Amino acid sequence: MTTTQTKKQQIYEAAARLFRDKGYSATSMRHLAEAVALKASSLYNHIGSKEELLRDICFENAHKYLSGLQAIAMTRDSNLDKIKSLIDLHLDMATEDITSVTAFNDEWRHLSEPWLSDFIQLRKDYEKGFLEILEAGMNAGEIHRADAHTLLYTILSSIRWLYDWRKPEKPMDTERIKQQISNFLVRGLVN
Amino acid sequence: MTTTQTKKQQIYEAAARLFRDKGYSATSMRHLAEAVALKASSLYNHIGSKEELLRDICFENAHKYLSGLQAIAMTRDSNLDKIKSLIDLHLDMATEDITSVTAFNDEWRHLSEPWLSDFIQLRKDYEKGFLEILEAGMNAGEIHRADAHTLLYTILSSIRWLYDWRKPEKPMDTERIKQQISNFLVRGLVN
DNA sequence: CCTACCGATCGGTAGG
DNA sequence: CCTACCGATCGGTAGG
Repeated sequence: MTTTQTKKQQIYEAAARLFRDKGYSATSMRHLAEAVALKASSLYNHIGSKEELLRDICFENAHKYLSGLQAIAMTRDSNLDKIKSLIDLHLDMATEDITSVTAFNDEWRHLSEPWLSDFIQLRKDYEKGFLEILEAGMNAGEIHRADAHTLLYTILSSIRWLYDWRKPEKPMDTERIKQQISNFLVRGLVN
Repeated sequence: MTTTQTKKQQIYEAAARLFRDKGYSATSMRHLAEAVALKASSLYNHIGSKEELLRDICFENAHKYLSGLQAIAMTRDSNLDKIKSLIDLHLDMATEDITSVTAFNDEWRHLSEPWLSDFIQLRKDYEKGFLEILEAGMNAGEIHRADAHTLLYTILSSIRWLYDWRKPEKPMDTERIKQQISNFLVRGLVN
């Protein structure tokens, strides 16, 4: 039982890494099996299908981002502080969860219906919440007035390189780099 | 003769679009053939292989970025103005060339050796030139002091969303959005 | 530019 | 968890 659990987790982690490094389509079940010291057919004792792996990874990350957003939105912080918290959320996700950036930004495209539509809806919900905070910040004069969509996508994209840069052997630098990215973006936003 | 030229161009443009939308691995030669109203085998009268398509697209873009960088580096502009020009280069490439962003950032991973190493070298050359300008700008007090690699990757990534956002039916907005992205990034950089 | 076809590999199943 | 195997699809070639 614990062995099964562990093996399933191993498969998910190996899949996450392969999807990130090679992309979903270029990752084969035989390659994934090799990564966890199994034959391809044995994977199906632990998982349902290749797409189920992608699906679980995409929706887990989507819900993490959404619950993070909701927690930030309901605080009594200033809009600028909320935006700082959202930037930190993305920086933390990018450095802590190996899959969050590519799953949320790219690989979800390979989902099939009806999950594709479900995921796009979750992503739109997330963007809507983020946009509302950006617009409230502009109306309050806390941040520079600009097209909120442009700011949103620029912020989200700007963090996308972190996932494949991060050197595991230099964990000490991670906090400094996150701080510098945050400073850069916040300086660009404030009025 | 002109027909052959045109068909080859059609194939490259369709391939570029498919690689961008679905990724290199998920794009099949049969699907590409369908996009240009041909059978898969007929593609090979115009092109050498699937990887040749990717290779040409990747290296053409790499050389465009490098020659753009070299032209900017040899001007007598301030370092900040050079950085602004580099940002404009990326914004122009993202909105004018359908493939530049994904090829330069993602799909090159699917190249095989020796071209993979060649491409990585070109990319490193580009990064080196960009980094030198960023560091000169810091030393001259023109831009805020920070880790130059962090600034570089954040700038490059921040433009990555433009390629799949751009609505062809709203070309008028493109210039305004490019301007706003540039302003956002420059405000984050200046001292 | 097509039909016909190649060997390789794909995701996944049967059966033990 | 494995061996053996399935039909489908892959990139690409032969031959006309």
